Amino acid sequence: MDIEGGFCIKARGGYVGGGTKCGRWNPTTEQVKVLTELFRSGLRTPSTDQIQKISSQLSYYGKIESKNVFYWFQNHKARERQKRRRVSVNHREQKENHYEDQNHTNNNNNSSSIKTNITDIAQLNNHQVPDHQHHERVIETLQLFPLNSFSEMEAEKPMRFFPNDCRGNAASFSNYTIGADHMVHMDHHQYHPTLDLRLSFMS
Amino acid sequence: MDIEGGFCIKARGGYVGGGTKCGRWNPTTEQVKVLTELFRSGLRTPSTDQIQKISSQLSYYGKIESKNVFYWFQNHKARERQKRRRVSVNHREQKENHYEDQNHTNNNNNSSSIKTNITDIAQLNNHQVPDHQHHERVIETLQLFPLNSFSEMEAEKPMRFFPNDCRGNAASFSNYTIGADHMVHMDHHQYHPTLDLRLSFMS
DNA sequence: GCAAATTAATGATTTATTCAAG
DNA sequence: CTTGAATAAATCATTAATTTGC
Repeated sequence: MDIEGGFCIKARGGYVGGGTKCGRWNPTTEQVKVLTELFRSGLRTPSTDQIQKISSQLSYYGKIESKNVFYWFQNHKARERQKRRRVSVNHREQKENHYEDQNHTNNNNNSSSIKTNITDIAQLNNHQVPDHQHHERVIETLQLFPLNSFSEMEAEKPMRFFPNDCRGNAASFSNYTIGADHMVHMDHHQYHPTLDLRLSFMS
Repeated sequence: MDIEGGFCIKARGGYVGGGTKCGRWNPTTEQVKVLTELFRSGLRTPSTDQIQKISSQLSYYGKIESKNVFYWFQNHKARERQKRRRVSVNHREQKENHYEDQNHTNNNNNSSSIKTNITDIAQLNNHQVPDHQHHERVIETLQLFPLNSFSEMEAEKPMRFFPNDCRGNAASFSNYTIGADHMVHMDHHQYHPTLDLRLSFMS
């Protein structure tokens, strides 16, 4: 008996009950892994489009929705920042003006620093094109699944947690390049994606 | 069928244009009026359903989208609070649990059933800790039009948005007559510029 | 070994701050 | 200067880890 009607058997991600009980999303280890990898490769605030693609891809590993991806990045970004800030404080009591809080100032001089400050969420609907709102924001092209991110990643499967999740694993990420296509240079006028996620949660 | 992308005649901002160019929403005075009235009546955080209705109604006066309504309430709520906070601090250092506003004049005769268990957070610009865990969150039907509009204190319970669970009653909008200006009913069947409320990438 | 009780993580919401169009 | 929009910070709440008493 795998699925208890009333419980959510989870093994650090994976199956959530029998379908009726839907608590909150519980990512599978693979999902977390991929997300983390994306994060590490520089992705911070994925665009709507990116989110959808990621979500779509990750659904292979288990139940997931776009909003989960969105939230994951929000939280992860925030918590990484916070963690670092805390460490910083502990170590040397930076009491002076925290020079690091403003995000776009220095951030990481990471190699693949992605600045995509794209306003995430949705995008304007229908007909009327939002025109060239052209925000100043630097928007860099981002490859969602950089080749080097997954290549080997797929190889190692922790397996620590039993594969309760449906579809097991396997699945090579190798050929799913989410944004690898052209990632659409949004550099020019980007359409002001709009609408906040928060609105769409329901329904 | 003349959809009429939006006659955005604005008293305040002026004429926005014939429907193609739309930077940001520029509410008509009527729209603002209605929104303000709703706010004064106690509405703070309209549900999705409410938002849609409001949007739909207001579309009579001009181009508007659901998200505009959402944002309007977000901003208005925040700014009213902030405004008051500032005044409060400047004037008399209200240290009390001021659940009633000094700003507003006629709102004090609270007698209605709205239970505002919210301990008007804020007041300290500093991030105070809510302290109590207050899991209370009385789930009570949101009253759209409380008889006694308590001023600013945010009678809204942080109502959560359960995916499926509608908090039921979506109050009637039908009877909100603002001043002499009767609200045209939705019957008008405006084109309603979509509600992309439901979004884009949220499944 | 096992659950209830407790704690740690982290998913999901709300609030505050910032940005920039008009 | 006003304010719609977007983002970050803070908070809430649920689930998993972990501990504890049997």
